[in-house]
Amino acid sequence: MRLSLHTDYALRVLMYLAEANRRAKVAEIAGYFDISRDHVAKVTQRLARLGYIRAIRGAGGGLELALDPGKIWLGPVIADFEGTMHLLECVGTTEPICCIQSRCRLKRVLAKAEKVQKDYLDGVCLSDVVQVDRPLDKQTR
Amino acid sequence: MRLSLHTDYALRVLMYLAEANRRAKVAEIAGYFDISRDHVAKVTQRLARLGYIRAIRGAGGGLELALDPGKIWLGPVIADFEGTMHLLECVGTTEPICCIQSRCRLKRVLAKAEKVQKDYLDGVCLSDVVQVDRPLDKQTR
DNA sequence: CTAAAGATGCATTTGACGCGCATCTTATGC
DNA sequence: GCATAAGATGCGCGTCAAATGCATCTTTAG
Repeated sequence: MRLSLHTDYALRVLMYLAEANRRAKVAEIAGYFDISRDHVAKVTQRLARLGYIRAIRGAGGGLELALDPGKIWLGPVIADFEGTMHLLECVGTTEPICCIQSRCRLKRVLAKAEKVQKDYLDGVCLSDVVQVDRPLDKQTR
Repeated sequence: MRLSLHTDYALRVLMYLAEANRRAKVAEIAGYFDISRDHVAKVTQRLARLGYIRAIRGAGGGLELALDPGKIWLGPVIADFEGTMHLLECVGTTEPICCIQSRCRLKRVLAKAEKVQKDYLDGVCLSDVVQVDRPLDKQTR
């Protein structure tokens, strides 16, 4: 039930860019959170391909949000990075997974459980989780 | 975001016992679902220790529900088997995980996302997912 | 042309999960 | 009370995805 590190990093990158409100380099973000540069680079590639951020190559390049923070909803971002959110394999497929599938009510219940969570996250946007009034400052642990 | 096989098996064992409405052996349940006997055995141990089922040793022994199907709620069962349901490590700890933790609003949002799902599952009981009118019959895939 | 910066692929490591085996313990019934 | 049925428990291995770091390629500003 844990989100992957990629999803974690994706959210952090978006939050960083939203609060910074300027172009930022991969190395800068990785350094800020003290996490692997390579990892962040891969996450940002994906964020760029998904259209959440713009990645500008070359000298003076960097990353910036491609959308307004009020238009980036957490639900889709998490879904993009998590792939399937299905609690069990049988949810979201009509393939026969287990022998009671055709009459199993659990499937419907789990599908609903997924939905209530997703619906909530679909209603939260990036500007809801960043504090625009307070810029990001590095804190010592 | 996938539940572990143990959780899957735990739910299936409970559903089987609820529908069968009689004492059943580990081998019988494993055979029914066509899954590993050893695995089911470990899950049933845990279910027994948690008080959901009774495990009777010796000849003529087997497994039976320790509670009424209307008193077994899916939320706690899943939580018991999943350990933590936290979407990110930072949710549910005050330990400093990431450098923005103390001011991070994401944590609260994720905690809420977990809660809405758990609240839903806490309101579904075993008798909601079994079809008492229709006994379990082995189906060919 | 050079340096800055992101893009991409590869190889390795790690750890959780799935799975089966072997053995122990408990209870029934002849 | 012995044989047998059944669950309990621990050990170890195989597998797979996630995490990680390294090396190299591509793009762009100046």
